[in-house]
Amino acid sequence: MKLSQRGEYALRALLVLGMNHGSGVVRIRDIAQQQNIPRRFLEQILNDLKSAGFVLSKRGVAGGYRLQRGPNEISLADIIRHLEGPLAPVGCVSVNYYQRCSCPDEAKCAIRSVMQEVRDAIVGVLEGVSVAHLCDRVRDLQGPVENPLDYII
Amino acid sequence: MKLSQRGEYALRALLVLGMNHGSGVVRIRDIAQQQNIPRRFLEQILNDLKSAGFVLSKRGVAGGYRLQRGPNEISLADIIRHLEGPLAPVGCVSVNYYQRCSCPDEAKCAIRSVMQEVRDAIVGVLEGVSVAHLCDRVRDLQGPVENPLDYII
DNA sequence: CGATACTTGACTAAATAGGTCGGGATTCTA
DNA sequence: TAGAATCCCGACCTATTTAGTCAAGTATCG
Repeated sequence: MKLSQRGEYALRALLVLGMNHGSGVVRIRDIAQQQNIPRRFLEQILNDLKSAGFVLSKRGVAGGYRLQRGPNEISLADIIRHLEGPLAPVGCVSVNYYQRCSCPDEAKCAIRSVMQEVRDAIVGVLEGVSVAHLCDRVRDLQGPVENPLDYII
Repeated sequence: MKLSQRGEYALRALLVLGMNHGSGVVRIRDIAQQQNIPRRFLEQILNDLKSAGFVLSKRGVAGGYRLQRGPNEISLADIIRHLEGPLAPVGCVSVNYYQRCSCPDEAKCAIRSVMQEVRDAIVGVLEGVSVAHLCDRVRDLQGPVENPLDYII
């Protein structure tokens, strides 16, 4: 699992929305400025997150984005799977994106058995962390702040 | 960490060499045929592994490749780091290929702290497995066989 | 010498990454 | 009800990476 720039931007954006959950929508422009993400690119990313069901949007003058589900219902594993595809290092140990490899017998493949462990290790961490957990970590790492937009993400 | 085709081929080739360690050199052609790897491509890969110090070559009629160090001295982490670069999902948590990211304060970055855990999980597995371990797994998964080249890898 | 292997560097086609851009569709508000 | 603000959508672009291929050269053995 390698996180692309796009993926990192998406996580940062979702974290901003998580920090602002319950207080209406946040504009693309604000997220882009605060997080130093190219605005047009972020539009594309948020659009993608929308059609994937992670966020909702509101159009028009007071428009913007917010999380669709509660921050505690979205795990990093879900997000990254959608953005980057398989979490597993090779297709033949991926549960959600399984792809047969060229070795003659998977059941007896030693490399596969190691990669299986790697996959489980990765998934173990990412399944266990939700957007809400991320928000907690932000608040832990930084002192409390008057405006949610002031948190450094 | 995502394993490319090239990386997978390399691991398979090294595993073959591991299984034949101590019994002279193995020809590219044999590895390629047995493992169903394009021969020309494998040449390139083994050459790379050679300049990286993982294998030695012998030219001429009875030529071929063998491991340079003992199979127990080569960890999968070393190999994959050489082939694919960082094991970490993002540069800012990589020990061997560190790269600063665009967030304002790494020490307070919540995403980074999660990625740190992911990295540690991956490295934990891969540092602990050597080529010798892989060979053991092969022998465990399959019964003993008369010719080392007969093992299915 | 000549067959057999490895060596080296250049080359290519296709996919992915990281964006940019123009214009359309909604919604608020004055 | 016009117009400004905001999201929406698809097309486009460039650079890099991936997965190979190929030709010609060099060493080694018998």
